[in-house]
Amino acid sequence: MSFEKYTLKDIAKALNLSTSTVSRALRDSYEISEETKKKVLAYAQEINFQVNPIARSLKERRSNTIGVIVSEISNNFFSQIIEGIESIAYERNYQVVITQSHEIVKRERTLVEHLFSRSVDGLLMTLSSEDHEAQYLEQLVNRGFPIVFFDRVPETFSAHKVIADNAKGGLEAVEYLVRKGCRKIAHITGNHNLSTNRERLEGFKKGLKSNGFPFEERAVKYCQSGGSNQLEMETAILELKDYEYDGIFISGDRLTTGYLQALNRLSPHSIREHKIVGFTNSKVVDIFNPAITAIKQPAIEMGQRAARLLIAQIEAKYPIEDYETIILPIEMVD
Amino acid sequence: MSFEKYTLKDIAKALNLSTSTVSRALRDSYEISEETKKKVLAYAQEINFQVNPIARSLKERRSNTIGVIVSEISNNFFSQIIEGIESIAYERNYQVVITQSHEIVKRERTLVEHLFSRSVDGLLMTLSSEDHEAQYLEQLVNRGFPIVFFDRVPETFSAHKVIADNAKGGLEAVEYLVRKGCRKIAHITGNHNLSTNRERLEGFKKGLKSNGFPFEERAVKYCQSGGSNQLEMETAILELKDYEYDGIFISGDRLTTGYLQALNRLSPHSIREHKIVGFTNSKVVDIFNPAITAIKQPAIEMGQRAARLLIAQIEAKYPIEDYETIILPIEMVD
DNA sequence: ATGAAAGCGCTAACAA
DNA sequence: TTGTTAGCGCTTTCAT
Repeated sequence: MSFEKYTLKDIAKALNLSTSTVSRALRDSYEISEETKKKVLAYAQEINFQVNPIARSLKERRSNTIGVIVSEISNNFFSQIIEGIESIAYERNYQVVITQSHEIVKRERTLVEHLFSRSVDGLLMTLSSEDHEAQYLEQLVNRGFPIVFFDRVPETFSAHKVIADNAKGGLEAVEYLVRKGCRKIAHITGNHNLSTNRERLEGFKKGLKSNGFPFEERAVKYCQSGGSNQLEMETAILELKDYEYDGIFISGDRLTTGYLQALNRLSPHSIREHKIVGFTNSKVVDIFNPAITAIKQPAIEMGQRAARLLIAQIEAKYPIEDYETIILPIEMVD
Repeated sequence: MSFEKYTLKDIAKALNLSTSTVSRALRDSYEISEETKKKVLAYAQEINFQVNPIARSLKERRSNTIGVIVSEISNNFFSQIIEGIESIAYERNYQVVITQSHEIVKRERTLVEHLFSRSVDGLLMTLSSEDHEAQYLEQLVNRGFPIVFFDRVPETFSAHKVIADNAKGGLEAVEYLVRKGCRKIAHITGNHNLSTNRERLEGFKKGLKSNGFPFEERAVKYCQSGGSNQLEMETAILELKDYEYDGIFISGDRLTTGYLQALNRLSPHSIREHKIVGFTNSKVVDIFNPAITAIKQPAIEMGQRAARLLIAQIEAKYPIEDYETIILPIEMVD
């Protein structure tokens, strides 16, 4: 293998052709003789020629790169999404540029501007949990810049969106708990700026209703920090204790593990025995203590679908007229 | 915020200057008057001008992009490393392009060639576990292309390397187990093409020796698939059973969780009670069942150090004469 | 079917 | 201090 960086000019010189002819041969243009094409291709192969993607990008005004914004890369769920994105990008010959917003709106915006100006061809993103009006995103979308939102999506404007069936997750959680004999079901949720948490709460309420249970506000605890704040979680649990719940539904990945951690820190037996159902994409729920029932989102598929949707838009000949919202089924793992 | 893409030419025209003057003003060149500079900067600000990084890259022959190759993005440890890399890249104004080798040498090589030809300015990578001679990598390194290896590093040639103190991890695992009263200590390890696994085994042996225990080959099980293969792990455990170990040291992240999963699947009480120490970067070891002692690698720091080293080399005026190997301390979490 | 030449947006050597 | 110009490597229009 050679690591020389050859240019079209090098090939042209070697074969006594013009760069345009070489370019045409390499791009399999119709206006080229079989013979010349073969000669060029053979030589290119021989020296392991690779076009300079930067020069091509400058010329073509596209970079074959897609930008990704998540809140934290090292979050289970997001890293699985990225895995899905990367798999599609790889086969479609796109590069993936990863960034993290750390749940900070301002940084998110900087990243969007940066990636946009960096000439990514499109953006895959999930919103940060900080409160924000996403008008600048709406503008971008409306101007035809390809963006696909996943997981936490904007609700005030239309755009391509890929989400899990969050409401159904909440609903099924309750049904499951009821089936297991629970009669007082609590709920821990995160920041309600996020579509996901709101939808899951809706499902939760619906589940209670359809099973003839009343919805009680005191059965719900809101952990704004999403489970990463120990104190917040412990407080929530202690406050919830009086409710004497025998089942609980937890709305997010970090919330679920944070709940279990807090439970282990507090004397476990001071709390009434109860069943736990929680959203989590951990690959090791089966070794969690206490045991829980997991609601899994098809994270890899979510990344793949989002990536496909994005690439389709990037490569589309005509502007999008209808935005798509893909809702993927969740899965309960016992 | 405006999303128009302005060019230097636009600014030049608006201010009645030449593009070079504008360029110089924007780059804070010394050969420019304060006045003009201010004028240009003010206008650029006003229209939210961003240079076209692709054009700049073409001109400067560098892309401000670094490529990253890991085996799986969604692996705890690697996603934490990526988090570290991203944090440094962000502050140093580099883009990060993420790819995964899926432990396949051939794909790894394709990725290297691809990223190299894609004009990344440097590469951060960990070797895939498949057996391979990394000659092509050696060539690249020797030709001065900036590559920093982390975690699983090549041993046949010198290059920048950032690793954890794997041997010490093995050593401390044994010391810990002995301190806890264990007298028969087993070991589960992964693919021995990987430097990490070999080093940890060495530490294990050293620990036994310094405590006056003999090293017995039958106390060690080799799981080639690194813990992702259930059957392999279960077989290992069953074979190990006769050894009647009262302590075990496990060499990797997936191996550790895989071990716990297998333990839970097999009837847990059919196996003699024992203490477990394992390498893992899971953030939720404290809810694992059975309880274990974790050996953590400073993954985020590893990513940061590797990224810094790489960027230093990329931006260095002179070729590297001495390659650095950074060994980071591990941490035991009880 | 092939070549010459312009131009994508930027930087920098050279001229003024 | 500022402007003119060439050129990074590629694609493509226009000539031949």
